Formats: sequence, C-alpha cells, structure tokens
Amino acid sequence: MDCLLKEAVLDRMEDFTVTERKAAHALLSNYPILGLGTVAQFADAAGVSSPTILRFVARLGFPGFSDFQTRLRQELETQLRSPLDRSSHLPNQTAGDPLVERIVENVRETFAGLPKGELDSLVRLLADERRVIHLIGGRFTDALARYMAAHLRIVRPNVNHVAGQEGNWLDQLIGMGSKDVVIIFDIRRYQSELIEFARSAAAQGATIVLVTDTWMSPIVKVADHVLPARIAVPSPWDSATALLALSEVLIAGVTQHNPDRSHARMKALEGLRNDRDPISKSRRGTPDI
Amino acid sequence: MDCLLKEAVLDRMEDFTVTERKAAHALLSNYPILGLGTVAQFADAAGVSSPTILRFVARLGFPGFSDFQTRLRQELETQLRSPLDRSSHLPNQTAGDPLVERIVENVRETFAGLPKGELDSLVRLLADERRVIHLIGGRFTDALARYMAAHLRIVRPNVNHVAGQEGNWLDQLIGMGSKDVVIIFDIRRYQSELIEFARSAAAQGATIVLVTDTWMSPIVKVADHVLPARIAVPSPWDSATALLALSEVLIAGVTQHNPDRSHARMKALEGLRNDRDPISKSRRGTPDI
DNA sequence: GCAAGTCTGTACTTTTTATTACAGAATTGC
DNA sequence: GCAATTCTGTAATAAAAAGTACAGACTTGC
Repeated sequence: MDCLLKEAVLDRMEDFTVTERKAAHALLSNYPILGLGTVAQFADAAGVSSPTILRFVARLGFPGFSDFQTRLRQELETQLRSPLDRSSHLPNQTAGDPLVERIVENVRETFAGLPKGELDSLVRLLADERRVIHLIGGRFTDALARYMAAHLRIVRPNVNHVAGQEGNWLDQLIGMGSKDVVIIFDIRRYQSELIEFARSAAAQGATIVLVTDTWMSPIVKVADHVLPARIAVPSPWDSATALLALSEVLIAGVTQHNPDRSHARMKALEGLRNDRDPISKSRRGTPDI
Repeated sequence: MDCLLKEAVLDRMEDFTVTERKAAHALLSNYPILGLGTVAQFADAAGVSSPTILRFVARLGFPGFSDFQTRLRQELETQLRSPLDRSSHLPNQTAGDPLVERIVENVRETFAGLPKGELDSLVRLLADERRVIHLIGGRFTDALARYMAAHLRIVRPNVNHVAGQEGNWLDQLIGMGSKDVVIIFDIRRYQSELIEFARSAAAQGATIVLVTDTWMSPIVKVADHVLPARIAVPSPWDSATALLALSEVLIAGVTQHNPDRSHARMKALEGLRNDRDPISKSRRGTPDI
C-alpha cells in the first residue's frame, strides 16, 4: 500500500464519468466507512445506482467490490495500528496551504474568544419578533449582512437589509427607536458612513449589534453587543469566513429558539415560492434591495 | 451510542463460552476491522467456526451479523469524523458547540477533498484578464458571488456580478462566448433558473466554474471546473462557510498570481475612493447592482 | 441536425454470505 | 465413571448481495 486510496480517487477524478464522480465524492465525504458497507448502501448514499458503484471501483482497478473493500480494511488497519503517524496521513492533507490552515484556525479561535453567554443573549434578542431587525455592512461585509438577512427573513418577520446608496440609508433611520435592532458588520478599514449610521441609530434608542474584527471598529462605543472575529490571514486581504460562521450560528440559534414558528414560516414560504428540489418549475425570489 | 462496543465485550467476557472468548479476543486485537469483513473471515481469524461468531454477536445483543457491522461502522464514523476529540483526554477547549465544530471540520474537509491542482488551474483561469468573469449565485449563495465579485473587481478588470431580477440575466447572456467565464454558486436546493443560465452560457461557449455542495448541482454536466464543498451541519440550514473559504482562497490566489497588477489597481482605486482607515473623509463605493 | 458512441439505470442471474438444524464432542455434576 | 447438559462444528438452507445484459437516454462529433 504505497499511497492512500483516497488520493488515487482524487488524482483520477478527471477520468470518472459524472455519476462516478458522485460516487467518488460520496466516498470521500465519508471515507472509508461508506466503502465498507454493501454496494446498495454506497449507491444510495451517492444517489446513483448499484452498477455505477461497481463501475466506479472497476475503474479504480479492482476486479470486484470485495477486493475494493479488502483494500479499504487494510488501509484502515495500518492506520489504526499506528495512531501516531495517522495525523500525517488522515486529516492533514490540508497542511499544504497555510492560508487554509489559518482560516480554519480563525474560525475556531473566534468562537473560543467569545464572551460566554454573549451568543445566547443575542439569539434571544434576535428571536424576539416584536423587534425590527436591520442589517448593514461595509464594502465587502455587506454580502454577509445580505446573507444573514436572507435567512432571518425566513424564520421571522420584520427583517430589513439596509442596502443601496448611502443616501437611502438616511430614510431607514427615520422612525428608528428602542424597538429596533441594528446589526452592523464592520471590519477594517472601517467606513465612516457606517459609523455615522450606527451613531444616529444609537442616538434614537436602537439596540446596536456589532460584528467586527479583534481590533474593533470605533462603533464599539455605541454598541450594545459586540462579536469580535479573527480576520487576519497570510494574504493581502482579510478573511470574512469567521464572520460568516458567526452569522450562521446566530441564524441556527434563532431558528431553533422558536422551532415551530420557524418551521411554519419556512413551510408557508415554500408554498408561495415554487422552488424545486431536483425537478419542477420555479420563479426566483426577488433579490432584496 | 452510549459506550464503545469494545468495552461491552470486555465487560461481558465472563459470559462467553470458550470459543466465543476466542472470537472476542480476536476482535479486540484487531478492533474494529475484523468485524467489518465476512463472518467466515472473522471465524477464520479467531480459529473457530462461523456459527460461533454468530452466537458471539447474538450474545452481545445483536439480532444479526449485519446489525453488528452497522454498529461498528457507526462507531468508526463518529471517531473519524471528529479527529479532534480523539485527543479528548487532552485539555479540550472549544468542545462547546457541535455546530461550530462541524463548520470548522467542513472547511477543513472541503479543502482536503479537492482534486489536486484544481485550485491552481482555476486561479490561472481567473487571473487571465482577457477573460470576462461573471459571478452568480442562488437565493442564499448570491451573497457569496457578490463578495467574491467585490474583491476580484479590485485586482482585475472585467468582473461582472449577475444580479437583480431573473429577467435581467438574459441580457447578460447576450454576447457571451468563449472568452467568458461564469462562476456559479449553487447548493441544494438547486434552482432551475441557475441551471438554465448555466446551460445557456455553456451553449454559447463560456467556461463554467461551479461551486457547489458534495451532492453536486445538476450544473456539473455543463461545468468545466467543479469545486464541491461540505455544507451539512446540525441545523435546519446548510452552511456556506466552506464556500466562502473557497472563494477567499481563490481571491488570494488571483491577487498573488500577478501581485504587481493587483497592487497597482488597489492603489489606484484607493486614490479614487476617499476611504479612510481610522480618520478621513469618504464616500461609499457604489454598491454593485 | 443526425448518427455514432457513451453513459446510466432497470431487471435479471449468479455467487456469496448469513443463518439454521442437527449430530457429535466436550464438559460438568453427581 | 456415567448421564445430563452444554457447547461446537458440519452441512444444508435461505437470504442477500454482487455482478451482468441490455435498452433507453444522453453526448459528442461530423
């Protein structure tokens, strides 16, 4: 066994047909367990038919499925026998790219560095549907605000993405009060207009939630909740991945804070929209402005 | 799975008959691989007959040998999935939220599961400024397209975010040809309009880059490059974090593929825009449509 | 736009594998 | 040391899974 079967699969990905590639990815996503069951289970997990699985292993050079399984078991055996150099084989193919390593580390550390209970209290705040939630971001981070708004809007009412020209923002400020929550994504280089917006909203009594980097946007001064995330990576750019992860945890939290309401709304919207999963007709939801 | 099967075997060693104990020891000495083959192999390795193996697993409380195997596979899966808490005896920090753990793991595995060289060749493709790059995404993933476009636009010319109403998309399709690259973000539930868009673009000769989940959008059929990412998390929603990480790696790659050009453009744009770092006057860049 | 070729799933056959019945061997208790 | 009981393997059976042939769907090339 010179090298892991996993790598052979990756290398030869080109050679596979479309469905075989599905099989390959299914296997890689649950390697090597998926290959240790029956052909039918494998096929099912990959969403293809049994013969495709057989063709897949045949293309990998195995005379039969059993030979393939034997090989997987052998690999597993040698790996489990030497738990030490497993680290060099299994999880860390990623070791190559320091950028990836750093992104992963950033996400982990972001959550590790979060004040305890901060997430919980925020979820409670955002799950309160009497509140009106406004989301806004900077040049790059506005995409995050948009992403979060798209989800929150589904599980609860009164979600507003503050978008468009700077001038329009002012309109949104009118009538803001203590019932309003403003979620601001702002990482360096902090934009003065965002600061202005935050100040004005705070002045009118709105609750300010700031998602920022560890250097902290000046908005902290007027913020009620602050989530600092790691953004530094070995690249000319900053990484927003940890910010997105934070958003997703919040979204999941709000969704499950009131599962019934969320589910009901999701169902209702699914009815309105004729989305399709694999097949059917549909119309795209209006992109939010 | 309250406790490892291994321990159950040790506990109940007393209850076994002589040959069953042989089976038990054979299993423990090559746990769990020995249990993953056939009954005959197991029997052979233990130096007993097949029925003894069957009686052994029956005594452990399994209705059949397959149930026993399923259990072993499940154990193995949970162990391999969380390479982190394998070192659970060491001081464990982040152990808190399984959602966070999974997100982190997804990012790592996404890169581990990428065909070798795929990222490199993609970076080369995207760094070619004679190409025109179009980005588009689905209901949630459009935010990612937007994020990536915002960055790419800075380091190279000819970047276009396909946004707005579905009808407008058609306009963008006009005149697309072999010089065009279309980056599509599409995770389940795949949207039929995106598929249409991809098909049309491909039909006109455009190069299709698909960023999707491991189940693979139907767009793979017309795609020239496919980046599958892990999106499954213990939440009603899917996680786009790994997709964002992919985007950031691509962005960084393109930026550094031609550092001089990138730097020059960044400087030039900084001149045009009066952004401020901590202090100065500014005007917000026009949000892209 | 059509034909040749490739891919993919359904339905079937063959083989393997799990399971069971039973009889002989071993063990235990007296 | 003998009988009752338990244990164990052989051999037959039933279940399943692997493997195959083929036809329809889809691509690809001209």
